[in-house]
Amino acid sequence: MATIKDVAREAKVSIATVSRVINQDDKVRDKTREHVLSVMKALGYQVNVNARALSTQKTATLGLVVPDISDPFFACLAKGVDSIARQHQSQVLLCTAQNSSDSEQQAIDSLLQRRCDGIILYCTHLADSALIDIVQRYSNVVVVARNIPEIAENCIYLDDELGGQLAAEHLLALSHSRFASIMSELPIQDPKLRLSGFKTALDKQALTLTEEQVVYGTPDQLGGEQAVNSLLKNQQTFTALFAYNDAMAIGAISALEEAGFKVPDDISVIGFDDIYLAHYSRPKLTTLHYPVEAIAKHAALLAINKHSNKYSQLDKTVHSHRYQPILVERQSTVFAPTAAPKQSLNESQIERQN
Amino acid sequence: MATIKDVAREAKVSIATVSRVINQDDKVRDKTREHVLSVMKALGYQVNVNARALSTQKTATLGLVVPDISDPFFACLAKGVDSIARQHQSQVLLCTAQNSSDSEQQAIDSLLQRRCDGIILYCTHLADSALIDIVQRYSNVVVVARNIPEIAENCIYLDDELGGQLAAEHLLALSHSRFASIMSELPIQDPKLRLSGFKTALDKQALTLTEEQVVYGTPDQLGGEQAVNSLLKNQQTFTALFAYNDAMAIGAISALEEAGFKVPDDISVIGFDDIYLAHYSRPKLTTLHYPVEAIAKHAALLAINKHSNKYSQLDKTVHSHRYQPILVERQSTVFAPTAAPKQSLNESQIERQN
DNA sequence: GTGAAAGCGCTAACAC
DNA sequence: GTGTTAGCGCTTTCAC
Repeated sequence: MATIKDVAREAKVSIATVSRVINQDDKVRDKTREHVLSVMKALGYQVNVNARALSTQKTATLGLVVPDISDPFFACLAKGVDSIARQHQSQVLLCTAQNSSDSEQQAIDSLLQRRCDGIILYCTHLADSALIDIVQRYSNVVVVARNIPEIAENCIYLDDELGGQLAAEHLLALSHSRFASIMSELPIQDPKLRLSGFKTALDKQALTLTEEQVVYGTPDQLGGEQAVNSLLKNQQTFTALFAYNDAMAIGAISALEEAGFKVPDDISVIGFDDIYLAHYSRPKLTTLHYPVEAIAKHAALLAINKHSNKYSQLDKTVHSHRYQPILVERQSTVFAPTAAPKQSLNESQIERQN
Repeated sequence: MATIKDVAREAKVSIATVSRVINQDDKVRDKTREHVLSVMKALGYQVNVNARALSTQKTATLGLVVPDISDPFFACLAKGVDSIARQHQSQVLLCTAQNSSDSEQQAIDSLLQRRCDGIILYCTHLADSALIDIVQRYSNVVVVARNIPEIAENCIYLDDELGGQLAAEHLLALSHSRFASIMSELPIQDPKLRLSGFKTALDKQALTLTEEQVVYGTPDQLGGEQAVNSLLKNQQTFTALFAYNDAMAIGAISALEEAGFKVPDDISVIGFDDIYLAHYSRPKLTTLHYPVEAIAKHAALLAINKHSNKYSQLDKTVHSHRYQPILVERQSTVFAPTAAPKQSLNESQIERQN
């Protein structure tokens, strides 16, 4: 591929002049510029941004680590980061990290090695301590979906506990009293927080969720199916199911129907995330909306700002680093089969106005 | 961030030695290596791969252009490319191109400017001529989902016409005789080919699809809903609907049910792509499987090989550049309401054995 | 306006 | 085994 030298030689000017043309420097005579431009076109010249990065120390690249890009939730995250990237004439460097802290660390390293202007991390395995280490060394790294006090400035996350609470309150308002839950087995806080929020709300009504009523699985459709089957095998009876995320919820519904239960008539199911699919699965999924695209954008902006040392405003005033989930009522949750519908309907309507 | 110089100074060796340690060159005394390694660790040194790329002329990067990464079809494509990238110790540079040939050209330029080892393109707007231009200049560019004779070596695509044909044959076997179709409005060949394949098969049975029975829309759920509504508004009556892709099919089903039709009892719907969602939407979607991940992997490999001038084997023998769609029967298509089920059932069973 | 030259961080001859 | 040095393609002073 043609280089700046080739262009300079062909145009009979110095490389400095070519560089000025490339960078729209105005102190180049119009005629010279046009000539250089035409040579560039003829040669199919494309500036080498890696070389440029070397001398400017800016790569116009945003690094992103996610477990799996084909998961709609992460695809949505990527979309948010991408939109900020384009706003800043940058590109997204995508790194998927298998299922281990090693692969996550590797992905992060490779992003650091590319000198991304900013790095956004969604890690499901890496320990807090490792993340603290990284962020303290490289301040342009932003951690999504984890709340680590030591690096609070670089964390953007959802209030998972609140999510669990809202889920429980919704089901309680529908008069449910026998619950079960299927949670992600991943070693991060999300499932624990969602569950603890759920239990807290149950507690207030003197209801409980025993260990046997919670089953863990992979946070995808298959995991949801398997978890439900294990729940059924253990003869758990319940009228309401709280799933870690929509994927598991959808898998769960599939397994429940397979087992002869009607959703939501026999069993109500509530998900988490509100991925696009939640709208188009049947029954439409009641779930907790996770503003993932907004979070992604915020994270990307934060990373860029950290890189150029513009802290202050954006970070602290525009939006807190903690986001809140919102209950989205659709069709997968209804009154508990044994409850008196009429009376409870009013309660539910009151609930909705909150 | 620390550079190779910093490490050399701190370790009291030359940068050449440090470079050797980085690149696992064996002619470094063990003691020296260990010392250098420890200094690197202490400094949190990360090699600058942009600088390396400058001197080696390899970036270990695969560029990918898609319209929208949050679309499951493209997310799947990205996954395929990513898996090949990791196999080659590379990363994926993701570029989303809005909805214009300008933005696509821009995306491609930015990838060229980063000197990606290979570039995979899924363009929905760029003209053939522009792609021919690009590929002829930069041979490591591979075009997915388009069949352009002038650059056949760099194109990997699906046999869309066959897909349309298979769809029609399936519906014909179910005794349908009144059809409609909703297609993508995008200026590429796919919709035209799928439609022409569909019509060809109809022709053989002396059946037709008039212009009024085909409506165009955006290739997503919303487009599917709108297209169906426009079909209904124009008083088209049909018992079978052929959708450009699964997203449109799912939107269509939503709109049909809204309008009081039962799918598949009143109207059968067949999609295209077989995205993950097809399994989990209700009714489960009958569709044509698009081996997008396989195509993505093939394209990525091809791009890498072109870059290192290893043509030959892989490209021509492992797999043809044309892939075939496969009919996946699920629950969104059944016998035409007016047909005699018993008799036709046998025909269908015969059909399935093909 | 334009050019010469130093330097960004690294690799790869080549010398010792 | 280890060090010196010339480049890779670009930007950016500093002269003129």
